[in-house]
Amino acid sequence: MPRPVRKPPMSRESLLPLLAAHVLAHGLGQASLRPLAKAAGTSDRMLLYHFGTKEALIADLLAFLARGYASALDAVLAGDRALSREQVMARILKHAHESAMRPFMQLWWEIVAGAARGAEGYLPAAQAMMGELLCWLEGQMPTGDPDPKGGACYLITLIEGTLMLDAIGHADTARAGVAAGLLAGGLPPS
Amino acid sequence: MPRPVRKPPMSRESLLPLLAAHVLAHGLGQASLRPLAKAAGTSDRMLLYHFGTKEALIADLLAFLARGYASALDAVLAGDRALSREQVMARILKHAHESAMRPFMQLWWEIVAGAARGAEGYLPAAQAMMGELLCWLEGQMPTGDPDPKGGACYLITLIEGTLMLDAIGHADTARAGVAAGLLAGGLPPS
DNA sequence: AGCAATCTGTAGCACTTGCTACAAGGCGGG
DNA sequence: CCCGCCTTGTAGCAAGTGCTACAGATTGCT
Repeated sequence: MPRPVRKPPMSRESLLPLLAAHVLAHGLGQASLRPLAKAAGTSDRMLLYHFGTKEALIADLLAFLARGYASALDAVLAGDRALSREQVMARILKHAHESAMRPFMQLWWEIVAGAARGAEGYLPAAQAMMGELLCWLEGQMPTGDPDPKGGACYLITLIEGTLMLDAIGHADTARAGVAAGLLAGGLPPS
Repeated sequence: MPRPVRKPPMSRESLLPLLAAHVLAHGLGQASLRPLAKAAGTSDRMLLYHFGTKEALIADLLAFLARGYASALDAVLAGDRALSREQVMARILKHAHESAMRPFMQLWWEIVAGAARGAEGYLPAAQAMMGELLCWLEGQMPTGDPDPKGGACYLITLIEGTLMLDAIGHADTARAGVAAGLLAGGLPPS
């Protein structure tokens, strides 16, 4: 006899990936309990049961996304070291522009906006993701770089500025800016 | 006799400043018709009468804010020219960090997030504001700068990266990055 | 077996959302 | 005067919001 419907024990951990997928697809601002529940195959009742509050759910979800971002960073960007700061930067930007990253980028700006407004859980998530990226960047700086830490900070500033300009349709401005900055000598001899 | 309550002819133009004030104070995402109407001293019914749709209202409001940003930029930042790129950058950042600018900064990231998601009216507003800033920056580049346009693009990228890192509590990262970038020679001899 | 603690579904509440139907006021022109 | 137009208020709708009360179901322990 066909067992009716398998019922894995539904926990926070099993719910979070499905919730994350829905949020990546539809945005954080429009996320309300019932659509989220449907995306996860449950009811709003259950979400409240497991997370207590929508606010807590969002906070948990953001933490989960931050954790996921770390591993995604490792997976996608793993590989050989770049030879110069420009190459490190080019790799990051290429990765960020991939179509698979678009939902995440859209989500990212929502997280930034939430952090700026002080919404619960947004700031820690944003800090975690940025810390992760910064750490990875520092490890990726060219061998022999005189100031890898400072260089990573410099690159991350340029990168985030570029991504923001991209997001609002000023991609050419960003490109011109990066070109001008690097040409003027913003990097040590590699 | 005390004239009861003066009734100026309430138009889009008279409404927009009040709506903008409310949005600056309470955020764009939580803005719904009835609170907006109360802030403007009317009813939701009237807002819809004058703007047609909430979506149109938001679009008009964003355009209004973009226009207002241009004049605010002129007013606050008018004055003598800076002598170096660092000084231009320092002036902008000092201005952006003033407490009076905080509501606007919080709004700004909401606009960026909306533009990234493709929400109606967000992208043009963001582009307008950024274009304004870019234009002002270009005019402010030091006399004798070999590439004022490129320099402005470079600075705006650094500035926006810095502002984002500030917004998520990575202000020190941004400072270190800018210092490392400028020290490494990211600017021509002034 | 019986009991208790842990899960889960059904209904519903009070509230807010954007928007609309309807009617009344003010106004100028004929 | 009356007619029509522009403006405004009242009331309401259908949908959606977060959340809760209550009642089953399931599970593990003794």
